[in-house]
Amino acid sequence: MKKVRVRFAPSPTGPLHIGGVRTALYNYLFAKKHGGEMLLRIEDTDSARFVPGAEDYIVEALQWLGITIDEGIGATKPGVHAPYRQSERKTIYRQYVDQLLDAGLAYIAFDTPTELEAKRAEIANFQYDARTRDLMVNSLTLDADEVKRRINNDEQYVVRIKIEPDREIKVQDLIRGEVVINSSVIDDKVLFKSADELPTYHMANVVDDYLMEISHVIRGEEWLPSAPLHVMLYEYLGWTDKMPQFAHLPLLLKPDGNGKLSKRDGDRLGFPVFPLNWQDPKSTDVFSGYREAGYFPEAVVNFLALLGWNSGTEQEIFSMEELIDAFSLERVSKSGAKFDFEKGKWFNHQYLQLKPLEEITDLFQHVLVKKDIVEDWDKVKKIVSLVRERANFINDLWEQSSFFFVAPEKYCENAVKKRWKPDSPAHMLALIELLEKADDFSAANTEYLVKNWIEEKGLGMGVIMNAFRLCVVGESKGPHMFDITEIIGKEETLARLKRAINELRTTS
RNA sequence: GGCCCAUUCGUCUAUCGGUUAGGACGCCAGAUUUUCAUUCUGGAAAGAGGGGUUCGAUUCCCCUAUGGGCUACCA
Repeated sequence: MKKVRVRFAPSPTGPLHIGGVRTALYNYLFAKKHGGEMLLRIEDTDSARFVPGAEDYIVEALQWLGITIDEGIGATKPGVHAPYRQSERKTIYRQYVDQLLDAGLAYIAFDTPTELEAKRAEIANFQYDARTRDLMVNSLTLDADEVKRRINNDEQYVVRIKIEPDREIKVQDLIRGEVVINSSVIDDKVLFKSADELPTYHMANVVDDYLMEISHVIRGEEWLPSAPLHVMLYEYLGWTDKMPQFAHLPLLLKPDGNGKLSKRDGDRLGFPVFPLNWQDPKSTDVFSGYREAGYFPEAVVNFLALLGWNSGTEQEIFSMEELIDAFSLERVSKSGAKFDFEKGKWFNHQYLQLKPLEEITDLFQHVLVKKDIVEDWDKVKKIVSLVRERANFINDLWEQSSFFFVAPEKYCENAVKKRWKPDSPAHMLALIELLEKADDFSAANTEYLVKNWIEEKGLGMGVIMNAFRLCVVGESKGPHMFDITEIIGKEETLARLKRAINELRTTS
């Protein structure tokens, strides 16, 4: 079997969309599964849509996600098929365009965009093809000298493929099976434009995939309609036996309503659709990314992998290695998947629990540093171990544990209403008295002392503990009280109790 | 409009002719608990419609409907 070589070929027109990330991921998984290589090629044949920074963004995003590139842009080794930016491959394409021209399989057309627009307005369902090309201004209708004269005159032209009508073109798709299309519905697509001497996507794509020895083209479903054109191009160029196998992936759809997931959906619905933050260089609009939103790359990868693919088992948590091992194109679904952000959160929650406590502690330390909180690492680790199961993101840890680091400044109104009773001040005063005598402030000992005291005095567990919590935490949340008091210590616990009694007396 | 692809709980999906149609997210309820959360248990929730083929269709075929994609000198 031919060596597996796949490519991810985005165009640098903006940040890499999460759908594009999934395409890259599936390419990567497929390549690694079969001991193959993945290369990154930049399809920048549309100079007008080029966006500075987009290429670096793509490379950085893939790196963050752990999708490593074996060859091409962003790869560690240079690679024998360089260059990997299509704009730098101009001279390569020209010879194949000429080959097609010489063979009479393509022709030169001089119709300007405005002329074409006029034609479209004039003729319903106008298509530049076998039925209409004789009506147009091209090397089929003009004589050779005139064509030469126009070119020498620097007149702009394009090269169009000459599609032979009424042929059944078959595309074998690894996900969808055989797709048959009649060539009459394909138009004479532009292959090359003289204006920038660059091919269009279709030509560049086929030539590069051939030259770069690509074995499998795994791309989004939006390319399925043009796949027959590509098949025909392989045939015209005499490369049918070297043609890669195709797999067209289902699209990622908007979570609400209809249509495919788009750039603006993310911030409209309150979740990222990009891997990394991105600031548009022109509009300076900022789009949020998964990395900055606090996602683990593993969670994003896991989540994305399961959007359109499943292993056939009930396993849902997969490391990259497990994904590689389990992946197959046969198990990719055919229909589009609505993007379910809630499930994405759940994946992150899972990884937050699964990761080593030390790693989470390190990450949380960064958050603390930003808040100018300097705390002993082991103490932070202990706190993280107490609260992490209640968090989805590293940043949630702060919400869940801020009271370990700073005393409450105010007391939650609802909690006060519910937990602060008329005799609460007296209870808390007595509790202070009790705790002041405690030499050992470990959770075990304080719990023993307090529970005994509650029992002796015949006080309710809930009455005391809830008020106690309100004083120490400021609201109705947090881990077990005695775990909290052990960590913040005797002095702080007593101080918080005293302060709360004062504050709550005046407010209530 | 034309062409192509698709269609199982709200969402992601399992099922490759015979199942009480399974799981997960979310939702609801109960249990646990000193609070909140977690956790655990339970629950509601699906084969778009119509024809065939077959002893038997969610599964195969056709039609309709719906959704999506493409229809550029964009990728």
